[in-house]
Amino acid sequence: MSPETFGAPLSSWQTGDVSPAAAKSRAQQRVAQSAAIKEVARRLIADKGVTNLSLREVSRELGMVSSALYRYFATRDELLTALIYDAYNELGAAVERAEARVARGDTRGRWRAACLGVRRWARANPHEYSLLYGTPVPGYVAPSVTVVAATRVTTVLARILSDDAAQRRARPSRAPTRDVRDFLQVDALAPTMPGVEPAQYVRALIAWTTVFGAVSFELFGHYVGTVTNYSRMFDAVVDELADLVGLA
Amino acid sequence: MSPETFGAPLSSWQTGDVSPAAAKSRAQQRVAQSAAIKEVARRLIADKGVTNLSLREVSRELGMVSSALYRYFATRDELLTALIYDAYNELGAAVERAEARVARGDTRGRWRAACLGVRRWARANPHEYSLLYGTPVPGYVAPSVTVVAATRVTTVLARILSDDAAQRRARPSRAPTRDVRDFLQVDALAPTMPGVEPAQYVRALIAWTTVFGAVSFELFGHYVGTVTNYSRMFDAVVDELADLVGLA
DNA sequence: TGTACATCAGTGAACGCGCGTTCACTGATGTAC
DNA sequence: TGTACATCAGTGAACGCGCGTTCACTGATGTAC
Repeated sequence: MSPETFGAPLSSWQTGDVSPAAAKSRAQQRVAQSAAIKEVARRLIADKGVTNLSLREVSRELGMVSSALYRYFATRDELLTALIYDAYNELGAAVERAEARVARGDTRGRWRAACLGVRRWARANPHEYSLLYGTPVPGYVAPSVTVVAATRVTTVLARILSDDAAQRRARPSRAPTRDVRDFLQVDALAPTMPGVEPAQYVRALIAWTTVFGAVSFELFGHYVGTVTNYSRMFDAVVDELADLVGLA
Repeated sequence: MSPETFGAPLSSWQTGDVSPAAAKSRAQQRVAQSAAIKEVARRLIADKGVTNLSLREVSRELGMVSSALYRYFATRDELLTALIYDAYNELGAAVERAEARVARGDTRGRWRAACLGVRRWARANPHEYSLLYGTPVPGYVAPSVTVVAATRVTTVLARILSDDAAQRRARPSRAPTRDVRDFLQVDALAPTMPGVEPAQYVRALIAWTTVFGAVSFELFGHYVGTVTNYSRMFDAVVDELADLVGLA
């Protein structure tokens, strides 16, 4: 690799790129290196969990000195934040893609696709899923930027309920009337699912919670001895939840 | 307790009693010291999470040398196992106690009490809850003894459903007929909730999953921006779940 | 276009730290006769 | 009841390790004139 034949302590191989002699600008290099760091860190997390992620190991893998990482991330927590942010967005994008494949009118199909999307991504990236939905790293406080990224999935789910309500293909069984204003942030929720009655919010919340709860239980081993076929079980749960929230 | 006045350099203090200048037998000392180690470890976990639990710190707190711990726990994982085992049993006992306070005929009340018991214990012991229901420690494999302890809570929940079915005070809305034998360990589940039709198992599973899912979401911060009053929200969820599984 | 200067990615050494686990030992407690 | 011996909780030193972060530096890349 990089035969550096003569004379030229040049830059074509510094780019890590295969394109011929493509020298990159500093700005580009910076972005590329930053991405490379995150990629390695992600792989290490996938291997051994967040707890065991160390900056020194990342730098070793990249063939650079550990202090060099500090040009990109001021601290371990900052790198962690970037990874969490990326992971939320990856999960969100995966779910959006899965849901988008289903015809708009088929709200139950969209619901299924979205939920299965969550589970599929989680199983493909268990440690990253844990990073998002497992025990929070002690002492780590999620900056608000990650909180926003975290809403992508819920936005998809909320829109499905909303579209279904608009189509009125079926109506949910009467939800008990409860003043959800007492305990839910109705002003924040209402715009994300127009047309859904607040009385239905509790069921929506249960559905959302169960989807992630079931994935977590599966991944963390709490269904051992209870469930024999996780895929079929998840399908059944998702279907039952669709009934609960009254999807067509 | 057991005053055995004189002559006996023996068993008066064997009772585990706080009697003055009670020299303890080796066996007792061993049990006491073992308990002291676990207690300190538990406190340290409560302070800073499992990840940061170190044998050296435990020994420091106890005023002994770190190698002394190895007389009691052969390895860090062994101590962890003991803590997990104890935590499952504490949670189980707490839930059993809460549920036992309600009149047997009031199955919905018992359901509420049990679920609230889970949440109360989790909020009082968040790091221990995480130890049980958060991200598994990477590389750590739970021995079967902890698996058994883990079933105490589910046993309580299952019995409530079973008792309710026996009383037939209400019957659940028709569950979709599904062959749950395809994906659930029916042979293991049936004995824990006699009288409940297998078709209802999926709903029972959802209820169980949601209880822990909601507690985890609350503790891990996923309801931030959605829920304003967690207690009331949990009450509503528990009630809705009671409806789902068809409790009176 | 060429030169002088500023920027900044990456280096290498160091600081100060804590960790789990092993091992040969001491001395008090328990047991067999 | 007294003595000899075995058990075993706790000691202290050591092994070998990895970690996050700082700091003064070098040398290539980019910029202003």
